Amino acid sequence: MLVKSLESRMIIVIVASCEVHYSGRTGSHLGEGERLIIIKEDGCLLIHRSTDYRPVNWQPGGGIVQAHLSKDRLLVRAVRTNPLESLNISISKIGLLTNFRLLDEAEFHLHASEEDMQKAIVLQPSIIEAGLEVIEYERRVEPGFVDIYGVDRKGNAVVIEIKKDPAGVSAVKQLAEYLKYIQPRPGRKLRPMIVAPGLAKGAQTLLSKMGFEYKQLSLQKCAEVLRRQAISERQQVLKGWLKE
Amino acid sequence: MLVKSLESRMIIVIVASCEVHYSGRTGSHLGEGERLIIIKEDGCLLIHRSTDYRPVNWQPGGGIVQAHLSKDRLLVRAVRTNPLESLNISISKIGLLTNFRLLDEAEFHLHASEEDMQKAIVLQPSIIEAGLEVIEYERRVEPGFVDIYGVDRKGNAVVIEIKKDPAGVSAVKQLAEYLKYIQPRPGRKLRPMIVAPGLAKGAQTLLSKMGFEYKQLSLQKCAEVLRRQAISERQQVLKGWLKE
DNA sequence: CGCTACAGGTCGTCC
DNA sequence: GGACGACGTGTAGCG
Repeated sequence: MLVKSLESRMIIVIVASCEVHYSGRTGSHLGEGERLIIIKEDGCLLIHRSTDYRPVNWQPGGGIVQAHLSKDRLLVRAVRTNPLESLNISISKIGLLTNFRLLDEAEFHLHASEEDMQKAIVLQPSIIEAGLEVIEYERRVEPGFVDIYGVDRKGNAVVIEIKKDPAGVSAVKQLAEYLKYIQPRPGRKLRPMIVAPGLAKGAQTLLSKMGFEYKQLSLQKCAEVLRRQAISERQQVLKGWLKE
Repeated sequence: MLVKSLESRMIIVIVASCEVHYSGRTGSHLGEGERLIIIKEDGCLLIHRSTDYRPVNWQPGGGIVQAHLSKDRLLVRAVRTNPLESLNISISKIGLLTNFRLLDEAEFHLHASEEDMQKAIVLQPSIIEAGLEVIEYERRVEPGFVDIYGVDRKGNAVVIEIKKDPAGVSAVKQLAEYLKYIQPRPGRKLRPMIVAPGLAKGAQTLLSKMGFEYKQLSLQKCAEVLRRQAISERQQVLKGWLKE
């Protein structure tokens, strides 16, 4: 019956006493005990204990999930390649076994990420500084990507590293890394800048030492800019409709 | 009834059509749809959709979970402080609601972590190189911790950075960072060394350029060393018993 | 497929 | 409480 559920790609929820072995990048063992086991439509598998919001063992979707009986135990095996990992559950007693489908067409939207900060700056560079122009973003340099590359009012190059959380020492170092591979045009200054909602402890000191700038920018402010943009876009659409 | 379950700190599993709002460090919205909701004994909360092994929304344990009716909808709210975040679920229709306890006393054991590699080297430094002696581990230096600090046969200082995954450029840089704050005794060499099961692409080049050494060491090998150690420890205990 | 940086990352640990 | 690094981190994006 469980096999059928697996084939039909329904969600399966099991409460059972089981033992769990994981083997792959490392390995783990969990002795006999009662757990909540969930197998979802994409073949992912979760094993939850009575506490902790994260599963004690799991397997991402995309792999193979099989179930078969062996003597008096039900064996469930979930294998994935890349990396090669296998999860083996040996179930001795099932307390609850139910399966179902979920009708769920809704969109999930997460607001205010670092990407949103970047978008906001690209849309309206003046939130950083009057006269700033964005030339490029996600610019590839040797060690990684420069978040924003722009030019200020005086023609100086501005190199921005964005952090959505208070910027720490590592952020400053990251920016310093990038700078090694960027040279301004002759006669122009290079202005390295951290943009973040705040600064962590050591960052201020290092920042000054390196001669970098810091511009405080909150996620809220960015969200506002994006909201305004969304509104004006809608207005554009409306105007388009009216013209027809 | 749900309130009772919450009070009794049982695990609650709900299949229901709901809408979800999260607000805290950032925010999210998920429109109406059917989901699997789990509330565990420690007050953590998970909302799962039909795919993906990770929850679409969640709340770690330790916070407050409340439920109450408002018109024709059941509202569930999970709040935590530090950081202040709240998760609000508005349930319109319940398909399944069940609660239970899990009897689970078993120990969970995860083998072969970076810590295990460190332990193995401390126990048996010869797996790195004959004559190596470990002086210190987790030695504090300015930017962090040196995994292993030792002395080789000739009295040279050996500084080891361990990685359980193939070491990348960042690992080499991390080691380089630490070196700035370590000086060998006069007349002695300093031998920076990466110990890892493999090397990522750019790492080899940088390694050579910096003049660092690399010693290949697999998790398996470390596990063996630790296993042997465990066995010999047990034998010590046995010997102790016999003596009594 | 490997490399890089982000994530509501989370989590332990030490200052 | 802040800072730092490890995690079976996972994941997306690009070369």
